[in-house]
Amino acid sequence: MPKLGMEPIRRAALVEAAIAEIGAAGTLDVTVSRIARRAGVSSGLAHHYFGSKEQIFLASMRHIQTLFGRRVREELRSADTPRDRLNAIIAASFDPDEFAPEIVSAWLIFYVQAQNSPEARRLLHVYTTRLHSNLVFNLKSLTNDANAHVIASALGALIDGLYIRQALGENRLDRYQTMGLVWDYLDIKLSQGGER
Amino acid sequence: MPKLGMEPIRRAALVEAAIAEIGAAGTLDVTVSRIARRAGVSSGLAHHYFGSKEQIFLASMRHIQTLFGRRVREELRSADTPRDRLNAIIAASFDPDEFAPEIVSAWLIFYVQAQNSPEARRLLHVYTTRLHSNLVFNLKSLTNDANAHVIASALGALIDGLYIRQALGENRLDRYQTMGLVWDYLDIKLSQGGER
Amino acid sequence: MPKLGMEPIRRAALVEAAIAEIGAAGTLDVTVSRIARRAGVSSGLAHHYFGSKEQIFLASMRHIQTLFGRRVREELRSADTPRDRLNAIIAASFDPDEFAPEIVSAWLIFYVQAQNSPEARRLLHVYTTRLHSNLVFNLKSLTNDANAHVIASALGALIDGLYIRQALGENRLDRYQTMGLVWDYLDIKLSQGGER
Amino acid sequence: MPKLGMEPIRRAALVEAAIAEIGAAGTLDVTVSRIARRAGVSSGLAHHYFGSKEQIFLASMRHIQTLFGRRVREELRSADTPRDRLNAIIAASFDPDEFAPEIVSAWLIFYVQAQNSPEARRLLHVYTTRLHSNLVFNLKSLTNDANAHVIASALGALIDGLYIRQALGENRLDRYQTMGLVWDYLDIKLSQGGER
DNA sequence: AATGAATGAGTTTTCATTCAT
DNA sequence: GATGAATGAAAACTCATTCAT
Repeated sequence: MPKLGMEPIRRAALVEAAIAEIGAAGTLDVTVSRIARRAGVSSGLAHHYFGSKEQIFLASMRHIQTLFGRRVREELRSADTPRDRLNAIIAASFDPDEFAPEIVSAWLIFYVQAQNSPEARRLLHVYTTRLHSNLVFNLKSLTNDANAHVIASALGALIDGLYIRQALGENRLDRYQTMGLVWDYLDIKLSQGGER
Repeated sequence: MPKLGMEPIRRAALVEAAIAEIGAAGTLDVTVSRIARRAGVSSGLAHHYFGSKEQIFLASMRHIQTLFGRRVREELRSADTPRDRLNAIIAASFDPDEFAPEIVSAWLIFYVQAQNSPEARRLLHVYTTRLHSNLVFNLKSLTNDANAHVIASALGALIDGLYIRQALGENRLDRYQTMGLVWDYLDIKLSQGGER
Repeated sequence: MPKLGMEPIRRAALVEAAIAEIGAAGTLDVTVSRIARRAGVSSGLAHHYFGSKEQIFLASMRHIQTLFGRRVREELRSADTPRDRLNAIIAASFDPDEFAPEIVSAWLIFYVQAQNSPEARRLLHVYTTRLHSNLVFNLKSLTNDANAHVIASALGALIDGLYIRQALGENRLDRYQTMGLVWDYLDIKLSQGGER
Repeated sequence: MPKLGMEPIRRAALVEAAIAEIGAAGTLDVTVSRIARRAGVSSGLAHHYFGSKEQIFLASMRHIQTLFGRRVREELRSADTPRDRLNAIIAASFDPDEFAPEIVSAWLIFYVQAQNSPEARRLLHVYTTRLHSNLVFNLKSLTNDANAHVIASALGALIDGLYIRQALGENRLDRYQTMGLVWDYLDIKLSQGGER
């Protein structure tokens, strides 16, 4: 059965299987064998391509980041004004797809991993930095630079906080009310002045 | 030399040891033996008292919640007006002690556990509910009821989001700026009207 | 079945089992499980007591060294003059027990291990140093110091070389002829002068 | 781009790579993949040519013997008298090249393998026999036959013993002192009589 | 009450070997 | 001739849990 050029196919299959297994378990405590079986390959092959369990997880995290980045770009495509773009970025974070159990699990585990794994931390840093830049870039058309940074920081934290609560069923608001909360905060801070 | 009445002492020692080990590891992946050794007892005794590893962890989580509740009550003791009390509740979440590595680990793991363990979820729910009630109770003196709930929801999410970012070094602001952000949000929302 | 004070008993049983298994295989390629089974315990216990396979081997080597040291001391007990003692030391190295297959295997593997394992090298060094000191001490009554060291070096190498050839069936001489060869060398070098 | 007549080239490359890897590891515990990679071919090809890992090792051992035989012949080329030839044979064993790590490893592993592998034993036997014959042949011009055999046996063992000690850093003498020791032994035994 | 001896299932990881291409 | 994809068995090591003492 061995064919040429299988590596990228196998890697992708293993990453997807890892995300699915982690999501199903809600934990990093899944065996490489299970992941490999779900991907339809032997555990040996998983190690052959990734070297270790940790690397499979990091690849999975990278994949999830990539999916999120793609989602943001898609939302941005139909946004024309800076304000529209800010709303689009916010909407991407609350897209129903982002609340699929395996994505939620991945994000929560991500946070735990970020404490120790430098690579996970780096990935987390990429995520927060990108979100921040995206927000700041658009805010700068609407308010002064210092203000833009503070607002972006607050928005980032608010989004993360609401996401986690929503994901764990601890949010009293529905999806639209939740996004409304963020938009409302944005409205207020922008109307407060700090003109360019 | 087993003595009578040792049970509560042993249990407390084991819980504290578990929290310390989890904090040191940044994971739930700590062995019962290590916990027991740190508590100065045998692993057999740990099982004798708790029955299983899982139970040790749940007891640890309960303990951490208790500590947090105590901290909130302490902060509240020196607050007289509703607004002071709101500030006190916020301050409790950003107390430097809350950022001790083992506390940070505990919270992050909490979120992961809450996905599957009903007991962990219940504890998390107790935390969010208590925080919400605390906030709502004091907000109700300052704005109408519906408003109070929305503001409390936003505050809760904002606090959690800022906490995680701060804990993982992804917060661009220092402790005072961070609390300032929350107070500022509170000021705005309260000044917006919705009088009682 | 667990009893107190089993540790030394288990350790000894595991060391003996390791020597037997290594001897039977003629290689270090024996599994911990096999060793443990022969010792009548679980593989987990072997790791519990020794930490790693390597440590089991090192303990085995130490044991073999100890046995050899004991043999030398026994031979020495019935020797009165320096020359008798030199003969006794030589005889110990060619004792039939030293040619048991598992002892031969252990020594040969020892040499291989000594290339990389600092601990094995140290053990080997202890063996050569002790043999050298033993020889030098007795030679010093019969010749001058510098001579004693050179003769001891030659004797050590000759003993080792003859041992290996004998052990591998590449020695054309029988046991007594072999020892005679060494004694003869000693006779010549001592008769050559270099008086004290 | 497979070319014709590559087989001997590949085989030689694999044997040399195997010796290098074994030397680097100090063990037979090297993977076929590593050997193949060092030889610049795939692991599949290594199996294609040799059939199994064991066969690669045996070919490597044969190669090392060949190299040693060549070295002896080279040393002998510039020797004219029997005594010169004896010295040349001794010198070959203590040639600095013989102490290259991979050669030392090979010899030590050889001894271990000789216990079980008939092929390794045969090779070892060829080595000792050849050395013995070489020595005896030249000794016969200088002493009687029986004497020649005994001296050759002693010399062989002395050389091996000194080689191992030198290789493992357990020799107190430098290279010239070491060879001097052997020459000295030869001098004495030849001067003792046993004339032809 | 408390210990530590003991197990054995489970997990990661490695690797020789095979085989389609 | 040559590759690299793929397997699967095997091994070291870990650890929660049990239990005699």
